[in-house]
Amino acid sequence: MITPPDRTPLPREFFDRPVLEVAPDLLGRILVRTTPEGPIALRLTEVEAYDGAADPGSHAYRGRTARNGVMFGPPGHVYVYFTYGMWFCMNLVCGPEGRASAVLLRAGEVIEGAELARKRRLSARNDKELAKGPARLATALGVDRALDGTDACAAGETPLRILTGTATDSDQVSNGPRTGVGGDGAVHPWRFWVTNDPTVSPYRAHAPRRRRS
DNA sequence: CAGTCGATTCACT
DNA sequence: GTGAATCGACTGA
Repeated sequence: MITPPDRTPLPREFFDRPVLEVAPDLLGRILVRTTPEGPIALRLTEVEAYDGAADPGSHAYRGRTARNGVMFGPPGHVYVYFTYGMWFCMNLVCGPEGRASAVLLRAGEVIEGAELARKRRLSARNDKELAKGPARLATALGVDRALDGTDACAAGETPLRILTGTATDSDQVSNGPRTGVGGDGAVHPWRFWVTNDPTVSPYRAHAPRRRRS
C-alpha cells in the first residue's frame, strides 16, 4: 500500500549523527526547493557519504578552504560546489560540527513541480532523467552557489528544506563504491541507492582526463 | 603564477 | 563508447 508522504521537516538532530548513518537514512526523504515560480519537490533515491578529513575522496580531506568552509560548520546546512566549469552539486552537512562530513545528493524522483523542473532540464528525455545525477538534480532544482550555506532545517519560508517523507527500509537499500571517486577514496562503499529505482544514475568508475594539446 | 584536473553531462560515432 | 565543454580551486615551484 502507498502511504502519503510525511511533510514534517527533519529536525537538525537528524543530521547531527555520523554521516554513514545519515546517508542511507536520507533515501525516501523529500527535498523541497521553493522558487518564485513555485515549489519543486523530489524523493531522494541516491546519495553518497563523504567523511571529512579522514576521507581521501572528500573535498575536506586537505583541510578547510574558502570553497568547502560550510562543511566545517553545523549540520543541516547545504554545501554547494561548482565543478567542470559548468555544474553545481549539493550536499547536506552532517555532524558533529567540525568533522566536515556531508552527503552528496545524487538523484531523486520529482514528485512535485515537474513542469518547473522540465524548463530547467531541457535535455532530459523523460521525467526520470530530471534529477538522475548530482548536477542534474541541482539544475532541476535551480540550486547554485548562492545557496551555499543555506540552513535546510530553518523554520519558515526557506529556499530549501528536507521533509520526513517515508524512510526506505534497509532491505531496499543497496550500496557500493562512490561514482567518479578515484585513489584511496575508491575503496569505501559509501554510495547508497534505492534498489532498482529507475531514477538512480549509472555507476561510473573514476576516469582520469587525458591531456589536451 | 602557470599547470592540472575535477564528487559531470551531453552530443556524436 | 569517446571526446569536448568550460572555469575556478588547488598545487607546487
